[in-house]
Amino acid sequence: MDPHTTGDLVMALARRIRRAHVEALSAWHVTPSQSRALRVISLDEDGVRPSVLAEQLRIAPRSATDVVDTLEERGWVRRAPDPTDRRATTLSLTDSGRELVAAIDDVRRRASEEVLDVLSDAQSRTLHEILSVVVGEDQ
Amino acid sequence: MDPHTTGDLVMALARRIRRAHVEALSAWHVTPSQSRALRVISLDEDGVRPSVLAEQLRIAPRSATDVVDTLEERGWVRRAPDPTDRRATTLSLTDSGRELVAAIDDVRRRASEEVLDVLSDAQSRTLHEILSVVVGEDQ
DNA sequence: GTCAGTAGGTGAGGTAACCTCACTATGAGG
DNA sequence: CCTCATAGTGAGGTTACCTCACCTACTGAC
Repeated sequence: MDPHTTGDLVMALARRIRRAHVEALSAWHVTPSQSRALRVISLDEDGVRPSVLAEQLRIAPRSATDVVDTLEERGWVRRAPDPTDRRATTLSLTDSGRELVAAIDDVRRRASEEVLDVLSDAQSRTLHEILSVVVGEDQ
Repeated sequence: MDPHTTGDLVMALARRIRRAHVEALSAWHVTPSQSRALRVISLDEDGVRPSVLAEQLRIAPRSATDVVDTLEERGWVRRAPDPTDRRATTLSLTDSGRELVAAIDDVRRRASEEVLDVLSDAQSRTLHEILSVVVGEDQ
């Protein structure tokens, strides 16, 4: 009676969450891919190399340049020369970028919660637990 | 200790499954968006209108034309005039398209299972159950 | 030291999968 | 039969990626 595999269900749920996120983020005019990049850059206060950003986002190094270009244009990210390697650049958030990341985080959290709201507390905990097992230790 | 919300975990798992699917499908040279379209078309043996396809895929009607173009080029889908409405077109799978859909279905199922393999049977069942609740009745 | 090879970043140009707008042909209701 | 709506598509644009070629700067072997 249930034609859906567990994989199907995960994907369906993910689509729903993504939709909720996109809708919630539309007010800030941030695309999902930009918000992913901002999140990566926000994780390391000491500055992130574009190449590392590319790796984290699983995109080609060249593509990271473009991502950073638009993030910089919008005033959320700053490029600075790496003092230890004159070829390299370090990326860090501006104040405005930090504010945005905080806001995004909050909004995303709320949007996810809304989608998962139909679950009881016990179900919620169980789901979280099981997902943690599948997703494993790598972030 | 756990910086990830349940929403984060769902998205992470979905990414992993998607990656497994894409990898598994690469042998057939089908993109995910093409396989989604094929699946929709396969659901109705009597033929699907491009406009319905667009709706199901949540893309603009105009974009469905392009999707169908490539599907037809590859020999998986056939356009035929709708006998009941001379403006309209009906889409149906060719034999080759039907084979492909069957193969895709199988491969996707296996790929998902592989990702979810770390779970015990009980956990698997519980996960499926809870996800069914969240995803709800609409397919 | 210097020279070969490698790593960091970017310019140029391409693609896939979307979009909107404008248009034609057909259908349906007053 | 005349107006308005609907089905599909041509033209042209956008976004987020890609590869290839290139320059600059570091690094290790000699």
